[in-house]
Amino acid sequence: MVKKPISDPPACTGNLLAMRDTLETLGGKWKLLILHYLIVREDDSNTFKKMERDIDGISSKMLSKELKDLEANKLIKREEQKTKPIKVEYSITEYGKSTKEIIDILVNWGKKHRINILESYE
Amino acid sequence: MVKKPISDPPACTGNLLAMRDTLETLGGKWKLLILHYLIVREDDSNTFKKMERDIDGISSKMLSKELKDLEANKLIKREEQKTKPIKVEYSITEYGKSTKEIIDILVNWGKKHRINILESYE
DNA sequence: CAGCATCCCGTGGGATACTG
DNA sequence: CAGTATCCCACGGGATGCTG
Repeated sequence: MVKKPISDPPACTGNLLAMRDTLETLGGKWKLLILHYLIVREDDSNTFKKMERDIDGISSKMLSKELKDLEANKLIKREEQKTKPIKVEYSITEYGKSTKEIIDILVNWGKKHRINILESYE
Repeated sequence: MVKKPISDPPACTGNLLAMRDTLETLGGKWKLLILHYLIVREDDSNTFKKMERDIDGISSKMLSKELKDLEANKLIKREEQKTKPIKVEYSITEYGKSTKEIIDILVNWGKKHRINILESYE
């Protein structure tokens, strides 16, 4: 069963509503990190365990929850292989790649910001 | 006294660190809303009370805190007029305007996302 | 391996009231 | 008007352990 990916309209419209949607969909501590991980490793086989190991500090509980949220929003794809033991692979969807421009802009802004702020303290 | 605008280096570097910086600086429930507000109203006189009234749902405590954080990061400017009663005006800085491209991208992504997700439920 | 169940805690953030 | 001070709670999220 897929959880509702977007909440009911809040008391705002237009641009604010849209921004709220984005923040709700991509916000939280791990979602963008996970997307970034899967975008960079698009051609790899990314299993749950591998991600848990690679993404520094994440717990299995949070990884599981965030993966579900991202899947509900069609940003990532989950593929289960009925082997024994079971193996699951996660990958970025074409749609999920649309978050790359967001990630890039956040990365670039962060780099500039660190320089700007730090040099003003010298 | 100005609070430290950027936290100590976490256990990550490069792109991840940069993204974390951005999220830390602009994250939270209200920062981007406030920046958006001040960017749109660049030529207005934006006082504390006015913002508290206009930004739907924000409390004076949060508004006060977020304004301080944004000022510490040089994204907004605070100007106090020693009148009676005291009057304070807030405005976006030139540097603060650099967040506009982030806001725009989040707004645009949110608009598309709502359409994409909602139509897949019809 | 992939993930859920439990327990638990810090803190983001709301409500209300008060001050210079 | 422009905030501060308190109180308080929900919930994000960590740690540990268990199951199919």
